[in-house]
Amino acid sequence: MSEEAALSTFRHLPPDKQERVLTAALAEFADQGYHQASLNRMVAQAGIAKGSLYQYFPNKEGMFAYIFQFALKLVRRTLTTVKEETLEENFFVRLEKSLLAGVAFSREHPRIFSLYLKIQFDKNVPFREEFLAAVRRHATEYFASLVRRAQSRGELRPGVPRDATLFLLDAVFDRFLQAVAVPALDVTLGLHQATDAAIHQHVRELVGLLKDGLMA
Amino acid sequence: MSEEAALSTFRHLPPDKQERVLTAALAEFADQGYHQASLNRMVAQAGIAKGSLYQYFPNKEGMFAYIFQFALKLVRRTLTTVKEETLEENFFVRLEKSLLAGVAFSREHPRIFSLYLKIQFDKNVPFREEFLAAVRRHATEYFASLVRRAQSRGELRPGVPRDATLFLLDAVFDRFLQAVAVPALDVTLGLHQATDAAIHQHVRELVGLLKDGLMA
DNA sequence: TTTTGATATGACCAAGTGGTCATGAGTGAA
DNA sequence: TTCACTCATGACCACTTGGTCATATCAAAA
Repeated sequence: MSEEAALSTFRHLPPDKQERVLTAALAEFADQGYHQASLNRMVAQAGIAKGSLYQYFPNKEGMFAYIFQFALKLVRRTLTTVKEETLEENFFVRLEKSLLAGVAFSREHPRIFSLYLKIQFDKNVPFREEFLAAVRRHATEYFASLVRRAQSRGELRPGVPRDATLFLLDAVFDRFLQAVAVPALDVTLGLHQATDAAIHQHVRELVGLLKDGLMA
Repeated sequence: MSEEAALSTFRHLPPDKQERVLTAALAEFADQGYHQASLNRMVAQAGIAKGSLYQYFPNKEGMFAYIFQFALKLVRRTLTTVKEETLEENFFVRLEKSLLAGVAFSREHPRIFSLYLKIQFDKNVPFREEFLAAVRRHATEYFASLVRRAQSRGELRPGVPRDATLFLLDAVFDRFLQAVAVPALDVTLGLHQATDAAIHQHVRELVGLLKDGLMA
């Protein structure tokens, strides 16, 4: 069966069945990573026969690609929303709100976030380059637009190196979300079990450090 | 065969054979991650029979544990060396040198670094918690000792929040090394193919930002 | 030369993998 | 009732995995 025909079959399924399959697949990929993900477990979880999976998707890769497109759409939408909603605010306030939005996203869609993390260091995942490039491009472009606007408003110290700034923001942002999601990486802040208030406080402190530096 | 007896057999092997086995195992684990690593490929690469592997190690986990201890020793030694060699320098100079030492390490031992990265987000790797905790504890303790000394010398702005500072340093450090090792994460700086001079420049800029902040 | 103990070997095993396919069920049109 | 078409099913396939074990090799001791 051709790839398009298969996907079309899937999309004509009753919505609840589509959701069962999608949920099971995302869970399996997110928990196990691409290669360890087992189609047998997936179909058991979704309550369908193995053969049915191949009525909906051309193969494991195709299934993965479908999920990954789905995830990318969500990420894009979230970034756009935050960017627009904070457009008129001060740069450092925007940073705080962006971080909090990131935390909210990773809590609302933990599977998607976990999948993203798993892909980062596994060279053998299909579409990995595409996927990572897309996510990083969106993130970088997001920060770049914040920085441009901040500079045009004089909210940044003149002469800060642009690329280093983008790198710094990206690094802090990414690592913060990782610490929220992965206890083992969360040695210093205890973010994993933190209340919202504690997280707000950490975000404020962190952005404060970025703003004023360690030696002012 | 008991675990100790097996390891003792391995250690009595001719050094070149030990090295062949160790190299092949590290390469396989680093390239493929724990689960995808194939013992069949390992023995083929090392030029030994599969049964021999089980004369040296109790099983796959045991082999992994051995390699991981070996790697941890290297990391510990490197951190200690850098700490001692820069003891008398200014805090921000120490940061620069630490970053450069990290880059040097990941270039000298790319397999070890790659293994570390792979473990970070794969929940199912044996000893993962131990391993990550050990590495993160060493790194955090390293930065903490730098910060303490800096504060006692008045090199830090009074009142900087301690935990947020440690987090910030850890985040930047880690991400910088990741960008050097993984092209897909290296959107902004182009570190992957960079000359030593370019890397030095980036390190200076980054530490400069940490020092003076984005808005001074 | 024989014996002994450590080490080497690869055919073999059960279990699990992604993927296939012949068969059957269900449904609306003719 | 028959036909045509879509979708469902699970036994089955070739292949790989981590791990085992009976057997062979070999050196040193006796």
